[in-house]
Amino acid sequence: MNENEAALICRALGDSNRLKIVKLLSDGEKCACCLLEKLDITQPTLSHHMNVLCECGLVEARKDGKWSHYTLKCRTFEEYQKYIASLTCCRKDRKRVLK
Amino acid sequence: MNENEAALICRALGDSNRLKIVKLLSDGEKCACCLLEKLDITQPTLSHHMNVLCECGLVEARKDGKWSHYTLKCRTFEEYQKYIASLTCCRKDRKRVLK
DNA sequence: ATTATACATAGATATATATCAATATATGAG
DNA sequence: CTCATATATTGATATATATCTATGTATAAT
Repeated sequence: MNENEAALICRALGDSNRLKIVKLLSDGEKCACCLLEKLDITQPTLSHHMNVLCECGLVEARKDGKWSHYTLKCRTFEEYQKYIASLTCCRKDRKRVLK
Repeated sequence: MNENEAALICRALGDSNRLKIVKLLSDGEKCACCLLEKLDITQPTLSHHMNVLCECGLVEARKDGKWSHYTLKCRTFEEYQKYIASLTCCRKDRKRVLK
């Protein structure tokens, strides 16, 4: 994952509603209506957020009749997690350990 | 770290210039002029980005005479990394393993 | 065919953001 | 004191974003 992809995903996660959605999806596929129930936004706003999450590659939509089901795309998500985890922090605190 | 704090940090990281800055800071303190050299933006724009990074608690500024030095705040940063790492992904791929 | 349901799209609005040029501030050097 | 340097602030602009209401579309039920 490169910087631009990571920034895109960060931006997508940079909204508390979308972060909630990702959390809700973390234990498996959910339909839009189920997500809507748990959020304090209108249906078109949810639709907008789902678009943002899909466009950055973090979420996948599956149509089944009237229903839209959404899942986290684990590969992308885990790549993102790795990217964030790979950023190191040269902490001053270490001096304590060396003392 | 709660959802709102995490979303704030995500938003701060949701810009490729700021992501680059965090990377540059990951191997220790840097002054603004040093950061400016490595980025293709003007000085006021850098100043703006540093404000965003400081306001979300990810970066700390230290004034030393004419110079401003910036460091990653490891505690915040690592809390954020933990938060992201804690988000799970119930991947369908696991079925393969179970077969 | 009609109606209800689930979702998407369009359009509007208010706010936030990224960026720059110009200017201000603060510090150190001479 | 004056000037150069490092950074911050101001003000402007263009673009993006989050949100809503209203409306459209597609599917399923009756």
